[in-house]
Amino acid sequence: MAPTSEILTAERILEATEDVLRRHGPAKATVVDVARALGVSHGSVYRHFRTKAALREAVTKRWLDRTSGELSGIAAGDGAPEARLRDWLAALFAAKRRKAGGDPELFATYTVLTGENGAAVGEHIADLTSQLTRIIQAGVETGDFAAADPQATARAVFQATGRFHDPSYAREWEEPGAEADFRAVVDLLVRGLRP
Amino acid sequence: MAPTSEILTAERILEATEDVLRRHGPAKATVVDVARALGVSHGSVYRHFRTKAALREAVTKRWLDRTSGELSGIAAGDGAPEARLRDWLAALFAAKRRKAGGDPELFATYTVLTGENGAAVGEHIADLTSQLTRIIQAGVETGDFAAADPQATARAVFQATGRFHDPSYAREWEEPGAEADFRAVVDLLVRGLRP
DNA sequence: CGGCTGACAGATTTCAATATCTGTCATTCC
DNA sequence: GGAATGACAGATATTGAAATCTGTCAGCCG
Repeated sequence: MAPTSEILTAERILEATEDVLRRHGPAKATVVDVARALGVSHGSVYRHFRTKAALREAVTKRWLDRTSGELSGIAAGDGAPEARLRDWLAALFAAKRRKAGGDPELFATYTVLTGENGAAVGEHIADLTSQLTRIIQAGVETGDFAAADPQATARAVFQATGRFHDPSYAREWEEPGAEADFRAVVDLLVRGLRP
Repeated sequence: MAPTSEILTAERILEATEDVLRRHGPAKATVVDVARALGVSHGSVYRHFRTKAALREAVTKRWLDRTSGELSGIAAGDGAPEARLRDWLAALFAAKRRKAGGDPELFATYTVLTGENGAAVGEHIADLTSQLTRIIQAGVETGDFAAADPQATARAVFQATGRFHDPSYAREWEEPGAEADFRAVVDLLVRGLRP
């Protein structure tokens, strides 16, 4: 951890913070740790982020945005709306499951962070439902879907599939029936969307 | 708290335990407290329940069974299946919301208890989905519903409505849009069930 | 007897002292 | 002159000793 002589940027602080969170977990990751990892005094960190909470929120936003990004490609695709909807939901489930199963501790860390940041999570959910709205809207236009209010319907689809993307259910994503349960719910919803 | 001279039964212990939980909350409710409330020594409580965990599990089961009981009447009803399904889901949501909103502390207490008792909760969920299965089965027989595997479909309906009965979402049940969200999800599911 | 008691060992919780952290800001350094 | 520092006050977390609780059991009492 020799003092890196590069200029101290918000970006570098965020990266160091992710590292510290990975190593120490959310409860024990301090601003002092972050500063130490960067070879600067903790006062310097406060020059870029007003509070520890703001720093953690920025890290949370970054992480959530990465997930949104992975999915936006599918939402913007041009296949049949029904297939696109299924793909999008499956990709969301798969991404969450991969993160939760791949590095459970890091996932737990981010679960704590999202719990702290209602606002950032709210924006993320708004982003995802807006992607869903676009898919459903497209389906309505092609006549594949019937939905009086595509936005409300997107919300309903998102909420109905909560068990397959809400982190509080992560424990159950690796259980035997999870995949079948997911398909059953998606099938039911897709049938409900048809005219 | 004068020593009641009645015979000490499991039933009386359960009632006293509920009282103590109501008063002290789940973290501070001790077996000694329960014994004191009954005017007996804590050794006597251990005669009826092997461990503190077993005592708490029994209390949890009791509470969950009360909820199941409230709903079984609707499931066993004889109205049109679609209406029965809507009524049942609405009653489940209403019951949970009433409990969560009416006495938030007690609800939090029971939320902790259910968190401790995966097994009891599993049975409760199995009971509820079996009620749902009966409704859907009835709908299949009258031709109101199409479902290749009513049990799997019941599971899907239960899981898709999780946000409106899972205690971890209790915070959101009092928000403005909750009722509309509920209706949107139920509408989508009911449409999905139709032949 | 058969349910109940109360003393006990080990586990868990509480509490207060101690150490660390957060956030500020006058000062330093390039 | 503008970024970085480090000392500081108040808030928060850690620690270890004392208190309480859990679960057992030999003996009491009706």
